[in-house]
Amino acid sequence: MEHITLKDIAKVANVSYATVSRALSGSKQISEATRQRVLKICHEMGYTTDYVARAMVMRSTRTIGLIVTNVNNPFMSEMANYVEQHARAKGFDIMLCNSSHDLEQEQQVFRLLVGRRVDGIIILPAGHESFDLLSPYMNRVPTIFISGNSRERPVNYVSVDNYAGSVLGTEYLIGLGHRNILYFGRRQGSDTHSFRAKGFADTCEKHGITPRYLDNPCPTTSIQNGYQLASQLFSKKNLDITAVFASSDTNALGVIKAADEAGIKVPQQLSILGFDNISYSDLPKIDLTTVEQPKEAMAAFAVETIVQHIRGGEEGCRQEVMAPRIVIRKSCLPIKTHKS
Amino acid sequence: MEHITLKDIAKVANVSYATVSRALSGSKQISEATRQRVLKICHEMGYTTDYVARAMVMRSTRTIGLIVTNVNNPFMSEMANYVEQHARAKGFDIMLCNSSHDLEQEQQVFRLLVGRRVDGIIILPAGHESFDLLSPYMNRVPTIFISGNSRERPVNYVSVDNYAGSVLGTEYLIGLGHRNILYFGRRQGSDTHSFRAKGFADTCEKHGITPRYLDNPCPTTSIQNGYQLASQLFSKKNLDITAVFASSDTNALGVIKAADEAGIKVPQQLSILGFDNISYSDLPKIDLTTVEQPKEAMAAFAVETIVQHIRGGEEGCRQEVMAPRIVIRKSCLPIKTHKS
DNA sequence: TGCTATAGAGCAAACGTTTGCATTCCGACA
DNA sequence: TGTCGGAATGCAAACGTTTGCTCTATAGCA
Repeated sequence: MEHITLKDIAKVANVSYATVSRALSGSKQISEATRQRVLKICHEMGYTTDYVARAMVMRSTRTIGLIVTNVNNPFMSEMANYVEQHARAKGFDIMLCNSSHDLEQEQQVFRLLVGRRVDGIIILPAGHESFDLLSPYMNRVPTIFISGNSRERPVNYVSVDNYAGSVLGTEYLIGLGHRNILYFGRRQGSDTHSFRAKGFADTCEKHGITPRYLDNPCPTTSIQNGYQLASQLFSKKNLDITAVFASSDTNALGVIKAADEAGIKVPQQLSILGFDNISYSDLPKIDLTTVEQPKEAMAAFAVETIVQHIRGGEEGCRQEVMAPRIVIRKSCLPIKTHKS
Repeated sequence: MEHITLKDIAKVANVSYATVSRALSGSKQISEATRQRVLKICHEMGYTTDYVARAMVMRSTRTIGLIVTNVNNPFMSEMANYVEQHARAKGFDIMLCNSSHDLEQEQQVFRLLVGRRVDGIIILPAGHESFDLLSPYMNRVPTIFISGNSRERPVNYVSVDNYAGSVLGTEYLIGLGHRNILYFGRRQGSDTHSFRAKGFADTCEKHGITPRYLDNPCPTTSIQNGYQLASQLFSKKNLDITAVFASSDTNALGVIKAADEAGIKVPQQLSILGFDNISYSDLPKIDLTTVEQPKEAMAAFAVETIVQHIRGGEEGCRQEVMAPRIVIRKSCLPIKTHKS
């Protein structure tokens, strides 16, 4: 368990440890003969650079902190995966933290990452209060919010265009002939969801349709709460809606489950449209039509932004709102083919 | 972006920086009055401990490296989640790396983690060669393999009992009346899968049934390759099997997809049993009956093992093989209710 | 031969902590 | 009053690097 250090190598090679360091770093001020000799010894003795010590003097850890609400959530794990790949490609490691949807814990891990001297932090915030709670620490380290609600705030930011996505989805449903559409899982207090709800409302009104909503009282969105909400909904008699636009894919999955149990056939009797395009949605028998977030592009942008800041340029904030697209699978049908 | 150090605090408080350090660390050898005064100043100036510097002198980073093949894989992300939770509860952070199923990259990130002086490494190996390739570095840092194929090797190890799991699953299917069972996705070169296949074979023979196999030539298992394999299978005439025991849940999902397309009703015409119990399996309309791996217990054991080693005790290897259980959902039916 | 430029190597500071040891101060006790 | 003990604090080394500066040869040139 003993670590070989530069000094150990230096002793064997009979040079100063500065020379060893230079041999390793590819410095010009060392003869090729010495370099080869030193490198050989390093290899033989199994030397590995101590990045902790290097970080001390270089004042950089080559590490990016990633805070997600919960890796065990398809959207998050996909984002984590993309972030990891892009960061590694640029020579950065990822330190992963869960906030568990808890603002307190989020703050705690943020401070922790600052203390660990990560070079930057990418965060998928736990709530819309995240920015205010975190901002006292944000001047310590380049930070970017993904998919949060921080637009119009002085902070690096990347997100899908939630409003445009909702318009896209609603237009699609209306194009299919639906007029009785329920926006499922509207949430107060989340800008993301406000944008989505507004896109729906505006599009309905544009087509002379009265928008209808089912509110989600929970602060987070999950299959579970989608299921509960939908079960209540389906227990009512004379349900006259022909399509559901769920505010998230997880909610949509909950709706599918409840519909299944209530004997409502999807999509024959009820069309369901989701938002996010999580990997679950592509599963057989699920085949959820949904509005997609460009996850990889968002991850790439986030990493890129952090790297730019580290390089020292980039004084202002980078804010980017990305275009969504709709991915059509099998959970929505034209109204004519519905049978009630 | 300037960091406040102990020295800055010391200057303001008009004490030596050793005193500040002691105030922070809760040392006994400092007066309560001074401690309070120093702590107040630390708070006012927004001091945060530099863990990099501390790691240098303490020779511990309080970080555990976690290597998975790919976070964006339900089994892996669930494991990552549990590992993160348990590690954090014990005061350790997680540094996450993907090996991307690549032995070369796995080796690379392992060395990287060693260089970063993580206190331990938890690895879900990329292949059965992983142990041999990694062992030269493993004396540098406590390491534990999860779910690999390293039993009987001198290494910390935790896994589900794959053989017992297969027996469990096969008995269940036979108990349902099935006699024409196909073991789907057998793979050579993976001990995990050898154990699973053997459990199936032994149980079949015990009941006087001839085991049947469909081999998977791919080194990794996915929905995609399950789908391709199953499509070929279902294109044949007179399919006489009534149940499929898939070697993994992802493969099972591929089978479901192919069955769907071939017009074979699951479970009415064909029962499907999986292995792993990934989160996808619980989805509506999927409802896959499957043999579960005790993921949280495995994660907890792994973290516990690392912590024990760090504490200095624990010289030998800890090896644990955990009991599987079957979770019954809706993808398997008794043979009598099948209609062909 | 003498001078200078330059390549190659070493010295030592710095990064921000923790901690063993030395020092100071003060009160208590003989 | 002198000595001792202990509490509170300071000093400085150590952790393993990187790198600016210094020093020493050696080669090139006149």
